[in-house]
Amino acid sequence: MADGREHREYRMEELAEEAGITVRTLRFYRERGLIPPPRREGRIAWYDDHHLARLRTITGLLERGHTLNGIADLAATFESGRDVAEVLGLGEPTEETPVRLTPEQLADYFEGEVTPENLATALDLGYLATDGDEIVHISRRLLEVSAELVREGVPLSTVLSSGRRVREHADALAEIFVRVLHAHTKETEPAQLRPLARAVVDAELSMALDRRLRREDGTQPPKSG
DNA sequence: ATTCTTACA
DNA sequence: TGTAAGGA
Repeated sequence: MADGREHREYRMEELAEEAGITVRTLRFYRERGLIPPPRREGRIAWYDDHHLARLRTITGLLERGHTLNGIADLAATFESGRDVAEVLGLGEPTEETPVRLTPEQLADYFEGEVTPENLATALDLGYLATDGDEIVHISRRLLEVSAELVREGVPLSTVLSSGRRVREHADALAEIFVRVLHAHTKETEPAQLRPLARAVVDAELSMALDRRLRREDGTQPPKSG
């Protein structure tokens, strides 16, 4: 089986062989914080499938031209964002469907733009969370849209900072709807809340875009950014 | 003896 | 990144 991941543990030499690297390189990666510490049983270091997946990720990123230091920053970023998965992860009654990705797949979505800085921002925003060695994007729609924007030439850093601004306004809008409906109903979350709010915002945003485009149409040529 | 680390090349 | 030497 090509992708059958068995639940076993590896000694240093086994792991290195599976990952296609030398034991020395394995230790090197560990010294740089690129992989988590192994489970220690006396003097024996036991590695598991997570470590193996991580090593394959590192190899893949290196082949894509990433530097070891860059990968180290990336790894550190994800370690610190680990608990974000529980805070912002699932369990919330959202309509957004999360997407599980390997780091390689994420890199493919945002070709050449997956920098440690952007990752840190995405984690901070809660767009991304980590689950083991996989990445979870909280919203397939936001993932697709942001990837499309990047393909159109918008820097990912700009997409993310714009996302942060949109998030702030969206929070403000949500507060309005919750306040209004809560003041006139007993329920904590009436069934009409989401469709109502979405309809209003969709309509208002559509008209706001019309106004904005008309304004720019008269005096200035359309510009990107 | 085996497994891993330290230190040096 | 390889390897020799040494701790546990």
